[in-house]
Amino acid sequence: MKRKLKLIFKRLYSVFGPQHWWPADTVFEIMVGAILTQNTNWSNVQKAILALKEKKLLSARKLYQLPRKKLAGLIKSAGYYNVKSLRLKSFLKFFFDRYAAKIKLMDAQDLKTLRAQLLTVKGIGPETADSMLLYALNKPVFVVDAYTKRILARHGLIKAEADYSQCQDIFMRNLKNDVKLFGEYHALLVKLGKDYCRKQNPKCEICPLWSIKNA
DNA sequence: GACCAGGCACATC
DNA sequence: GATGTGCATGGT
Repeated sequence: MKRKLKLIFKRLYSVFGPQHWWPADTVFEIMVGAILTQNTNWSNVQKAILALKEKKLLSARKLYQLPRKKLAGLIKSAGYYNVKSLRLKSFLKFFFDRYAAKIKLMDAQDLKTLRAQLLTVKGIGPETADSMLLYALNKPVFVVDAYTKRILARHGLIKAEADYSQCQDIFMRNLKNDVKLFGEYHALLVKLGKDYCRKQNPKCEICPLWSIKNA
């Protein structure tokens, strides 16, 4: 298992190189992006983020004050704009309240507690929480998404019905808990997924991992 | 035109 | 506890 996980990473990294995740200017932008990208193509998310930037609204305070309906209109391109505007609002309340109370933004806390707190926010599930922890707050947690599951399952590393934490454990128990490694690994899996492991028309036989499938 | 995308909450059985 | 459904735009 350990060997195979390392082999996969090595192969992906040598083929695709560093992915430079998460593309954003600020920690806050990463967190907003994590919510906007739920079940959504990143290019659609970028348009929404750009719209917020153009209006100079991409800050906790500005978004906190912005009426939900206006926010919904601005993030339309990211899809699910009604639910996502609600989710952003619930996250902003969490974020802004803490910030306002001068509790040093979720730092210095035990990682498990922090994750549990994020999960109490409506609209933040395991993947969104872990994306925030890893890419915005530099905590060593592995992010699992639909591609990760699909790829692990195809390589026989998990059962098809494995849940989020089972997938996550595979990585966290077998790799060094390193922020840079986890960030790059997840990004590479997404890259591989997009290019070779779509639901329809997967390109297994020309996938960079094809040759190590049974290694 | 169908299918999918860097999920999540909620209803129903 | 498992399984199904709504949410919605834009690219392939």
